[in-house]
Amino acid sequence: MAKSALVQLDAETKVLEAPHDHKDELRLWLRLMTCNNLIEAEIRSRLRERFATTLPRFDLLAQLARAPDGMLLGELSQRMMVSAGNITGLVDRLVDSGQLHRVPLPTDRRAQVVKLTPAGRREFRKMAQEHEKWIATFFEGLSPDEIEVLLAGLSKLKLSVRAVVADRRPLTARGYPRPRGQTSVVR
Amino acid sequence: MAKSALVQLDAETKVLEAPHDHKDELRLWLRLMTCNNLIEAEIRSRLRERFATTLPRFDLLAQLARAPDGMLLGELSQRMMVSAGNITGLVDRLVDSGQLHRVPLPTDRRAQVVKLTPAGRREFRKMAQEHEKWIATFFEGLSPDEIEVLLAGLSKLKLSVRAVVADRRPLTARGYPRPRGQTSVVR
DNA sequence: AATTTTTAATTGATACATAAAATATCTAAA
DNA sequence: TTTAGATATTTTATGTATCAATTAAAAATT
Repeated sequence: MAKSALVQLDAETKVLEAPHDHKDELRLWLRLMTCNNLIEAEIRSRLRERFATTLPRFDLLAQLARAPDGMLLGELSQRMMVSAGNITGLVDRLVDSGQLHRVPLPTDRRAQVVKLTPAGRREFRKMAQEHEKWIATFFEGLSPDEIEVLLAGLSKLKLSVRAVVADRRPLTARGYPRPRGQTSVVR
Repeated sequence: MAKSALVQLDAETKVLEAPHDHKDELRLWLRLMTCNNLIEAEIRSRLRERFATTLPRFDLLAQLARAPDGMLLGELSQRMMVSAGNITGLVDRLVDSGQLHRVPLPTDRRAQVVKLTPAGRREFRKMAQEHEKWIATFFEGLSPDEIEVLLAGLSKLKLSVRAVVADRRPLTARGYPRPRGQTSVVR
């Protein structure tokens, strides 16, 4: 057997049978997770120390801050990528602490809209301002170019993951793929 | 005033007084988080469906799989970046389900080592093999080059974040910066 | 040797997260 | 108009997470 043929065969074998060991992908996933966890842990810690609040509470307020007319619990569930049952409890606690209030919908007695109270809006604005500065410092070791590159790469990754997930879990007629429990992976 | 001068002034003003609004950093953080959450949610879902287990359990087994002589609960806590109290419960459940066993340390009666049982090791090997394939598919939309670029960028980000965090929370004499509760941010 | 400090792990209270089941309501078709 | 199904939320059960407090043992001081 000629060498070129052998090489050819090897190349094909490689692609077909041992497509590579996926070690880089695994490393990339671990690194992504580490970065995420590092930043998230620090944000949680600062939210706690500075504002005596938590990340899920902050995230929920952030969603509502962009929705002057309020949001349905179901919308919150989708946007935040958490289950509906979780939202119920979170909203309960935020109502207790005076940052939110529930508004019944006259058109649909199953549903209800949640809105920020004036206090809630005021408090969120303060937190968001500091939060944005924190984020900036976390990235201060990267140049604007490097940030661009990461943005682009993660954008592509997002599409890649979504394609794989959607493939396994096809959309329903109305566009919500959830198997149960209402959690959507939209963002 | 000539137009060119005006443009020039604007550019300088931008650089000098409004160093930038940090919006790109914020977008990058959101995107990073989204990618992380998408992948993580899918892994959780598959671990549940295929192996009736959870991500924290899988992670703990993964740590132990690399430590043939077992690990202290405290080490697990640091490596996994979770609190000591959390590890206690997680280990309890894994012992109940027969994947782990606790081994008292003759040299230190406060501490104990946890090890995989043969069954635990066997089960983990199976899961890890599939897990690695899942990860590979999530990244299949990226070329090897793009993966390299992301790997490098996230590496730099990790350093950047660590620098900021360490700065705010300087190491103690013995090397553990934790304020309380034992959680370390080592990885 | 007695005391203090540090360390390792556990416990208890609370918050968040899921999936699954229950409840209530709305919509559309028989 | 009843009824079948879809939808919105809540409830329930369980697992995972934190922090703060506690126990027990070890190490360091005095």
